[in-house]
Amino acid sequence: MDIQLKRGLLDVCVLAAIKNEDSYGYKIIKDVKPYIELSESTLYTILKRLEAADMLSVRTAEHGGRLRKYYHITDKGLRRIEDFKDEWKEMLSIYRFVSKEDEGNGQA
Amino acid sequence: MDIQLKRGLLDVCVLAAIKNEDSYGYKIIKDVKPYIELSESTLYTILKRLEAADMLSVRTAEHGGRLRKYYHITDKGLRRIEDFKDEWKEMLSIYRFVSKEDEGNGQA
DNA sequence: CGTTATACATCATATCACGAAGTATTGTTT
DNA sequence: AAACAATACTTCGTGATATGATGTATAACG
Repeated sequence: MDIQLKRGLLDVCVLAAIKNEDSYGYKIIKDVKPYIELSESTLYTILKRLEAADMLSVRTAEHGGRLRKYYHITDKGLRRIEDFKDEWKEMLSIYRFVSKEDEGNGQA
Repeated sequence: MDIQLKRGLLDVCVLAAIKNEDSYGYKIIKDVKPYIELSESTLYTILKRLEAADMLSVRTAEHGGRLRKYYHITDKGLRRIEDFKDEWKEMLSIYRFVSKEDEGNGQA
């Protein structure tokens, strides 16, 4: 997928991946990859950004002797998802505009 | 609309605006604005980029004593629109992933 | 003549995805 | 145990790009 197109989608994808239950970096990547490709460096950048924006909170927990950072979605994060649904409507109208065929001179 | 989301849409919107007939800067802005907000500086940046990418060609013509630059879509530009339609399918699946409700514990 | 609309151009700034490279621990295979 | 893969997170530099601010120039309008 076009990288510019991804820019608006990655954040909400990550939020969606932790919406139903807290998750951590490695798992988020696996859950999101079927829908959109993202690398580790990208993911962790996004997580930091979303944390700074108060859209998720972090908790460190031990698991199998190793530390994991579990991410939990906040109210603001949930609202971001709802906003995206609204934006989707705008995108739909854009899609129609872009994919509309020329119906210029009707009868050939 | 979220600025990151716009990034992937603006190029194709501009291409769509000249798809059916050649157009020029000021008119493109007016045609696209009902669907997505864009300023002059943004538009002319995009036009330059699309020209460099061979997605449109430019012709300067006089109109009412002033010069206008008319933009014409190329085959490559048309292909970009078709590619966008394919990407739309991916975006649809992403939308479903993001807006999917938790159906975790079925019967409450 | 002053103001507005038309028309195009340039620059600096901030945001962001991503590859590359690194650190560290836990299996797993040889 | 040595080697390697998988898990898990981090940092850095780079390139792409939307946008406001600013500038130039002409036509139309009052």
